[in-house]
Amino acid sequence: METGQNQERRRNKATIVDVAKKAGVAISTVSHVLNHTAPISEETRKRVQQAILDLDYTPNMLARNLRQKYSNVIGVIVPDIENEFYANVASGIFRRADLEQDTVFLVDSGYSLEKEKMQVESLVKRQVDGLIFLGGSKDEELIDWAHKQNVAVVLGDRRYRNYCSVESDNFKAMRDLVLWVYGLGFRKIGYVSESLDMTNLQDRYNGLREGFHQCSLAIDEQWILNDSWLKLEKVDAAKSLMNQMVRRIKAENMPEIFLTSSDMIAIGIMDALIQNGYRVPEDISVVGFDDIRLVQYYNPPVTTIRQQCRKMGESCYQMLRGVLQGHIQDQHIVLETELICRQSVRL
Amino acid sequence: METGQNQERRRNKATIVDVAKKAGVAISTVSHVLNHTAPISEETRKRVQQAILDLDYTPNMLARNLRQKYSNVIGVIVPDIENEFYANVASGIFRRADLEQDTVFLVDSGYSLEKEKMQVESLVKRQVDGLIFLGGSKDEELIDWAHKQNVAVVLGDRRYRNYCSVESDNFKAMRDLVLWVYGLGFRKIGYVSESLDMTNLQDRYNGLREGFHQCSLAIDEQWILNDSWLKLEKVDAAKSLMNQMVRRIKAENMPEIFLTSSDMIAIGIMDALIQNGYRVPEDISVVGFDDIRLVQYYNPPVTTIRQQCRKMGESCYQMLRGVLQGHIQDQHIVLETELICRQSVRL
DNA sequence: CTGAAAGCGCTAACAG
DNA sequence: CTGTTAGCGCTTTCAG
Repeated sequence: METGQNQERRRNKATIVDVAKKAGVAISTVSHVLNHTAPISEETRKRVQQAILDLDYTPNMLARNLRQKYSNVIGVIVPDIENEFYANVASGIFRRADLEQDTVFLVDSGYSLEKEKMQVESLVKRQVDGLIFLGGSKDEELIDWAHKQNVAVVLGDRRYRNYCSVESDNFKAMRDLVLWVYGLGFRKIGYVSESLDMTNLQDRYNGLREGFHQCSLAIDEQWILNDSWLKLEKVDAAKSLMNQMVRRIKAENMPEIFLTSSDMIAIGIMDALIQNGYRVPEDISVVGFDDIRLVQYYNPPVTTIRQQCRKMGESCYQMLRGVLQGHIQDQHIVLETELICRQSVRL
Repeated sequence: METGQNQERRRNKATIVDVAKKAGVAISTVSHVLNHTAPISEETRKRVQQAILDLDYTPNMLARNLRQKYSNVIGVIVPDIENEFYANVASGIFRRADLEQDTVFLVDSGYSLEKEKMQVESLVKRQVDGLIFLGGSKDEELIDWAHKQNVAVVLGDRRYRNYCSVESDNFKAMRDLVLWVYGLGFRKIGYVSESLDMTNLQDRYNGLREGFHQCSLAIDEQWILNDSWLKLEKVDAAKSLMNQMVRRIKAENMPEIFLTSSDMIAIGIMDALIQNGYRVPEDISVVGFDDIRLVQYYNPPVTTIRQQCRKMGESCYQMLRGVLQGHIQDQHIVLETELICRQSVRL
C-alpha cells in the first residue's frame, strides 16, 4: 500500500475529542457514556449521543485496545478454507462466537508454514486475545511463540504438548473400522492417507495398525499409501496414485477394500478404480473419512466415518474462552465419530 | 472476556523501550532498524537485533497503526463460508494477498444483517484499510457507512451504486443458456432461484426473461420458484419445494427442463425429481450454476454454468489495492461464464 | 456527576 | 548516524 495515499485516508475521521468539543463536555465524559463506565446525567448523555450521531463518530479500537491490553478478538488459522471440513469447523466457531461479543478473524495459511507464520505474527502483533489453530503441522515453534507472547491458544483437529485441544477419536475410529470390515469378511485391506505429519493422521494410522493387530492381520506395505502430495490436491493425487497402484499390482493381488483418511481421497481412489474397470463395491470397496457433503451424492454413495465438524468448532471456541478466563488449562476434548454406512462397501 | 483476567495478560511483554534500554540506544534507533527508515551503523543494528531476540520482542501493531493511519489489513465479509462458491472466491483473495504484504481477515456473517453489521463495525473500528463484501444483500447502508468511514470498498458477486465491483456476466449467462436449451428443442422451461434480493440473482432472472423474450416464449409462473428459504439451506429447501411442485403439477404439465441459480439447488431438485420417479435427464433435464465440485460427481454429472470463482477473488483483491492507491474508482469487472456440458440435460 | 491529565507503544519530525 | 520529543485516540485514576 502506498503510504502517501494512505496517509490521506481517515484524515477527517471524527475523534472522541471532536465529540467532546461538539457536545461541550470533557473527553472522559464521552468515554463514559460510550462504555457505561460511570453514571452520567440523562441530559449530558443525550447531548453526547447527538454529537456522536452528528459527527458520524466511530471509536478507534486500536487506541482503545492499546490502553486496555485486550482486544476481544480471536484469530482462527486454517490450512485451506476450500476444504469442506475446515469450512465446517470454522463455521462452528463463527456461529458460537456470534453469541458472545467476540469478533473472530479467520486466515488461510494455504498449507504453507511460511504463510502461516506471517498470518500468525500479524494476528499476534495486533494483540488478539487468543488463537485457534485448525489442523496444520510442523508449526510447533510458531504455536509456542504465540503462547509465549501471552496469547491463549487452542488446537483443533490436532494435539501438541498440553495445549488445550479438541479432536475426534481418530485412533478408535480407525481401529473400530478395521474390526468392522474384518467382521464383514474383508481380509485384504489397503489404506490411503496423507503423510503422517499431523497428529490426527498419525492417530488414524495407529488405530489402523491396532485393528490389524487385534485381527491378527499383517499389514501389506504395498497396499499402504502415505503421500504428502495427498494433502494439497487430494482428489487428483489420490487418483493418480491409485492409477499407479493398479498398474503395479495385478488384479488378483489388489486389496478387497481401501480405507482412507479423507473423503476426498476416497473419491479420487474410486474415480481411478472405476476408470480402470473395477466396480465399486462389487470388486473393491472403499471407505472415506469426514462425511463431507460430496460423498453422499457420489455414485455409489460413500460409506464413511463422520466427524462432528460443527461441534468441533464450537468446542474450540468455548474452550478458548475458558482459557481466556483462566479456568481451563490442559484440557483435551475428544469427540466421538460415527460410521455412516452407504453403498461403497460390499456387505 | 473477563477483564480482570485479561489485564494480566500481556503484562510482561517487552516493548520498544525495553529493547532500547537493553541495547543502550534511543527508542527511535530501534524503530529505525525495525522499519529500515534511516541508515543505522552495522554495529548498533547488531546490538539492537540481539536485544530484540533476547527479549523476544514483537512490535505492537496497534500502537504503530495508531500513528500511521493505515494498517495494511483488509477485511473480507462472506455470507457463508460453508458455501463452496464463497470459499473459492475467498481462497482467491487469500492467495493473491499472500503475494503482497497485506494481511486479510475473513469474517462470516451467516446471512444475517445484524451479524454482518457487528463484523463490519468491528473491522472498521480496527482501522482496516479496505473491505471486500462478497455476496450479501440489504446491507447497502452498511456499505455506505463503511465508505464514509474512509475505508476502501470493493464488491464481489454483486453490485451497488458506483462502488468498484467484480461479478460474472449473470445476465448474459442466463440469457444464453435459455437460447441454448431452446435450440436443443426445449420449450417447457422452469426456473428455480433464491429470492431476488441480490443483484446477481436479479441479473440472472432478467437474463432468463430476456432469453424467453428472444425465443418468443411466455413465462409460465407455475414453473418459476423464487424462495428466500433457498438461500440458507439450498439443497433441502429445493428438495422440499420440488416435492411440493411435483404434487401440485401433473406429470404431463411438468417442465421438460429446470434452470437454476445455484448448483446446490439443482442437486436438491434432482434428488426430489428422482425420488418421485422422474429420470434425469430422460424425463426432465436440470442445469446448475457455479460448477462447484459436487456437481461433477453427482449422478448424473450436472450440466452447469461455471463461474470463475478464484479469478473473482483475485480480481477483488487487485481492485481493492487499486482503489487504495487511488488510481482506480468506479470500475466494474465482468467475468465471463462458461457452459459446462455434462449429463443432466437430454441432448 | 464531570473534568484534567497521565500514559498505552510506537513513529516521525527535528536537532544534534 | 543517533537522540529528544510530540503526539496518534482512547481509558482511567484522581480531583473538583
